[in-house]
This record gives sequence, C-alpha cells and structure tokens, in this order.
Amino acid sequence: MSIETRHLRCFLAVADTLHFGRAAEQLHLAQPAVSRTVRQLEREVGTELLTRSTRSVALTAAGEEYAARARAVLDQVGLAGEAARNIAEGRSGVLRLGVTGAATYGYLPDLARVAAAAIPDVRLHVETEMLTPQQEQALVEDRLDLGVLRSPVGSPDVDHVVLRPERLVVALPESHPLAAGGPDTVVDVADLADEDFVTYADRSGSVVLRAVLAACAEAGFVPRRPHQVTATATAVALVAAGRGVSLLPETASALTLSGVTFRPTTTGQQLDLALAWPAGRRRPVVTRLLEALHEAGLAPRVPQDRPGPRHTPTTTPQEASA
Amino acid sequence: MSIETRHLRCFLAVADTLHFGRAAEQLHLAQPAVSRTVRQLEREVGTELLTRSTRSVALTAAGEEYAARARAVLDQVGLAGEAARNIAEGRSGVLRLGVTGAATYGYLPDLARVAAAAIPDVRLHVETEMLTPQQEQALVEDRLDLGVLRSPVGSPDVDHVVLRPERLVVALPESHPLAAGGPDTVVDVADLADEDFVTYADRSGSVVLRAVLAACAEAGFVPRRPHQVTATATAVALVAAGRGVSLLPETASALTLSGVTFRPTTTGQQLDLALAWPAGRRRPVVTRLLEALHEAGLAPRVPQDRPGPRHTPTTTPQEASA
DNA sequence: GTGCACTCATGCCCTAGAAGAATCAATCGT
DNA sequence: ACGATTGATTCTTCTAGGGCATGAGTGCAC
Repeated sequence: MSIETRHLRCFLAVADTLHFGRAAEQLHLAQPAVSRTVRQLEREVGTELLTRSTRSVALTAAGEEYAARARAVLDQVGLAGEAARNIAEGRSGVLRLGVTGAATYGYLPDLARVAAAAIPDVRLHVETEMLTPQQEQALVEDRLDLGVLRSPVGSPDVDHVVLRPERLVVALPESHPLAAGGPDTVVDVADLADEDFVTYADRSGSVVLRAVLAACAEAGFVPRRPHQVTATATAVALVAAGRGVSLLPETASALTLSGVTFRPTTTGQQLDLALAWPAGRRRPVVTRLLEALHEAGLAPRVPQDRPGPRHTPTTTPQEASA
Repeated sequence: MSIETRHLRCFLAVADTLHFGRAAEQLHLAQPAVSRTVRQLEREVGTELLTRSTRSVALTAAGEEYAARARAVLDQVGLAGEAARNIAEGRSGVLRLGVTGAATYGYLPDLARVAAAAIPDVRLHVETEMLTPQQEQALVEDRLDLGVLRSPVGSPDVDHVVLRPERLVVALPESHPLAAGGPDTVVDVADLADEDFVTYADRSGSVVLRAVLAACAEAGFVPRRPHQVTATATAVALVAAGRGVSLLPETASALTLSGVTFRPTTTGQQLDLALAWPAGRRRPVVTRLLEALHEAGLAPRVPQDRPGPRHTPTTTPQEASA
C-alpha cells in the first residue's frame, strides 16, 4: 500500500484539531477510521507523527514538519488542477507561434500586445522567419499552435483566416533617385529593371519571392538578384547599405532602418497575410487570442474550430513546459 | 470522490509510456483499471489530460502541465516522509536551546560547532540569559529541547548531566591593584570586601547570584551591590568601565572585553554547568547532539532517555517550523 | 482513593468501489 | 478488405476502507 491524499487529509484534520473524534466529524467519518488511517500513514512514513495519550494528542516534531509539507502537497494538487483547467480553457499556457519574415515587424508586436492583455498567463514561444510551407507542416505536426503566414495555404489539415491583403512595397536606399518624391510617390516596378535586387533565397516555397518574381515578370523583366537573404532584417540592412533595392510586403516597412525608404509600387501582385492553425485541434488559447485580436480590430471574426480530420498525433506531442 | 495519489501515479505512467497497456503492466494492473482511473482523474480535474484515439495516446497541453505538477507532488510526498524521518531520527530539525548567562560565551560556541558538524541539517533556536528555573520550566512545558544551565536541577521531570564543576572567578578592571599580578594570581575574596560589586539582579533563582553571595558570606562580608544586571555581557562591560568588580563563573571569562581582567579566587563555592532535557521525552536530535558532544570531549557519556513520567503535553505543542 | 467521564485503539462485519476477464469498437497497415 | 492493435465498456469478483460495538488507559472530581 502507499500514501494516498486520503491519508494526508485525515492526518491534517487530526493535526488541526488535535482530537481524533473532532477530526472524524470534520471529515464525515467515524473516529476509528481516522485512527486507522493515521496509523497507516505513520507506518508508511516510517515514524510517529502524533503523540497519543488516550486523553490528548500532540504533534511530534516530525509530525509538525510532515503536516506543513502535507498541506503544501494538497495545495499543489489543487493548483495543478487549476493550472490544467486554465490551459484547457485558454487562460494560460505556452502558445507556440510561427511568424513569416516581414510579419515579424508589422504584425507580431500588435499580436503580442493583445495576447498579453487578453490572456493573463500566456507565454509566447515565437519562431520567426518561418516560410509558409514550413509553418503549415509545423502546424500539422503539432510543433506550432498558431502561424502568421501568407496564403495560399496548401494543407487541408490547416485552417486559416486572411488578415489583410498586402501590396508589395519597394525598399530603396535614401539616396536613390526614385526615393526623391514624397512617401506616397508610387514607384513603377518597370523602373526597377536595372537595379540590383535583394530577395529572399531560393528556398522552397517563399510566397513573397514568388510574388516579387511575378511582379517583375509583369513589368517585363527578370530581376538581377546578386544578394539573397533568409531574414527580412538582412534584406533591409543590405538596402540601407546601398547594395540594391528590395520588394517586400507592406508589413516589412515597419522595420525602419536609417538609410532606407519605403515606397508603394504599381504592381498588382497581392499577398495575403493570414493566421493559421491545425484544423480540428485549435488550442483554446489560440481561440481566445483570435477573439481578442478580433475585438482589437486586428483580425476578422473567426468561427468555431471545425471538427476537422482529428489527425492522430503521430510523432512528437507538445513539448513539456520547461 | 477526490484525487488520490493512485490517480496521479496512474496518469503519470500513461503520460510516460503514452500507452495504456504498457502503463498497466508497469503499474502491475490490468489495462481497464488504468483506463478508468485516468478517466476519473480527468473528471475530477475537470478537463481532458490525454488525447486518445484508439490507436495512440498523446498529452494535451493541460496534460503536460498536469503531469509536471503531478510528478512534483509525488516527489514532495516522498520528501515529506524523508524529512519527517530525518527529524524523528535526529538528523535534522529545530533544536530549541536555552543557555544561562555565562555559558553563552564559554560553552555555547563549542556546542554550536559540534552540533553543526554532527547534525547536517540542524537549526538552533537559542534563547540566552535564561536562569536555571526558567529553563527547567520551559523544558517541562516543551518550550525548550535542551538547556545549558547550572545544577541543582529541582524538577523531577527534568533530567540532566553535569558538564564540569566551575569555580567563581573575579572580573577586575585592568587598572585595579589586585589585577597587578600574573593571570594565575589567586585573589582572596576577603580582599574584595570594600569593592562595589556588579551582580545579577535579584530575580528569583539565579544560581550564580546565590553562589556569589555565599562566597562573600564565607569571606565574612556582605557585598555592596550598586549595579545589578540581567545579562552577563553587561556585567563585564560595567567592570570594564571601572564601576566595580564582579564574581562570575569561569565560562564568563571567555568574554574578553578590553579593560577587564579575570582572576581565580579563593572561594570554595562551586557551580556545576549542566545540560538538561525533559525526562522521558528527550528529542532524538538532542540525543544525537549529546553523543556528538561526548565524542568531542565536551560532555560526559549520557545514557538512554529513561521512560520518565511521560507527561501529557498539556498546553503548547512544539511550535510549527516556520 | 475511588469512580466517572473522556478519548483513542481494536475486533468484527459489511459494503462500496477498485481490479480483473471478456468483449466491443475504432483505426491503421498490409 | 481484413487482421492486428489498442482503448473503452460491461459484468463479475474481491479487496479494503468504513461503521459499530467495545476495550483500555488517563485525567479529573469529589
């Protein structure tokens, strides 16, 4: 046999009242049951916790210590349940978030602010510079809870909601002739034909890269791409250094580096910033965040999670909270 | 019904193996029992902890959190038992110690050193300047575990062992004529007849005061006592300030203050420094300390605690460990 | 000092509920 | 499509936790 919380509750009742009968009453038990249960506990612990002398009861020094710890244990059991419920109902917990390059600067700060305000006890685990397909896979494999990515979303096991249509803007060195006009001066993509381009690297599936190449093709040229980067900040830094120009989603213009100016462009290419989650097993904390974002005007209304494919978690479950 | 450690162990086994059958095996139970117990736990906690899909099992986020906390709870239950056993076997715990005035300086430091060395996890709660009868009463009433006091011990409910016979020494201002000789020069008590004496106050039962008065009577005079103090250090300080002389137990001479010299005296009065504990309920930590003191040559051999009067703890039990 | 009242322990019995066995249902892989 | 695997369900069995009656020890009253 081993120690059950029943034993602890019983012992604590006696420790509080210093009276078996009174303790029994308090526990809605008969006195002999209390006697036996406490004795079992002592036997299990391996030492006397109470000094009984048919007329009175006192705690031994060991019993004092044990009582304090037993109380802590019962508290912890209660708190554990509360913590679990909080997580289950989205009031706390780790939210594993993936973010594409540009959205890190134009959307993540707002999201983080809303999350902190709406969910008292949320901890964000953010992975940035994740391409859309990477995020999709991570969502399906339960390595992410929520992705900030660009549609189109391919996987049927990932649900998403479009946040806003985005145009491509051009990042120009401040000294560039095309940056001469006011901030609203629209730059014709065709005028960039002779520029060096800073683009994302040819990793598989960058939605932005595809849009950039399409915009250039639309304007009738294939961009020269001497500089290829994997992080948005690097692209902007290279532009600031005068190494070329870069077509980026609007959100990237939040990343203001001295020496860089952003201008709207003529391209019809459109990028959709979106939030995505695993279909059918959207975490409550995600649902709560989506609602908060909606209320803050940072996301559209999002319906209940559809039952979805209930994909059996195959490999890695959620990582343990450290 | 409420949550028992049985539920936690069951759940943790499943959380570890992610397999009900395997968990059952590990727990020496049949699979259905595990199923039911985990379900009970979930019902009790109020939320799903596991995602089951007949082919596989995974923890929910709430389950991850709960598992971590449940593990902590079981650990704590184990540690609580260990802590209790340690206290019961005298390897740790609070030792409430009373010390008479002079012994604070001549014996307590040694005792504290030995205690720290012999008992890994002991905490001393020391009350100093306690007169012998005060200590006796505190021992009987379970407000002290061990007293450093002076025999004779009156109460039959207090056992004691004499540490050493002590002579009275005289504390003299450095400039005093009697302090002229070497440190071994014996001072005749009769020569102090015309001095101002610094003595303990006339509180009831100071063994030292009684011995001092007896020594003076022996030498044929009644001391003039313009200064009465309640703390040994104060007495020595007053002597240092040249306000008088003081007869003190040898142990007090460990309290070297500049301006004070100690000299042996001719008096036959004897004081016994002793260790005392409540008869019949000597705490294990005390027993252990007594043994250690014996091994260090700081106390005589002390026998097992006699069964004693097994005095029912009437009023205050041991104070809770803070 | 004797008796009474109080309180914790013990023995016996009973039943609630925990565990086992057999079976079902769902899902994945071949 | 079928078999293998695995968790859930049902029914039965039996353990052990709880109640009742009682005993034993102790302090208190008179």
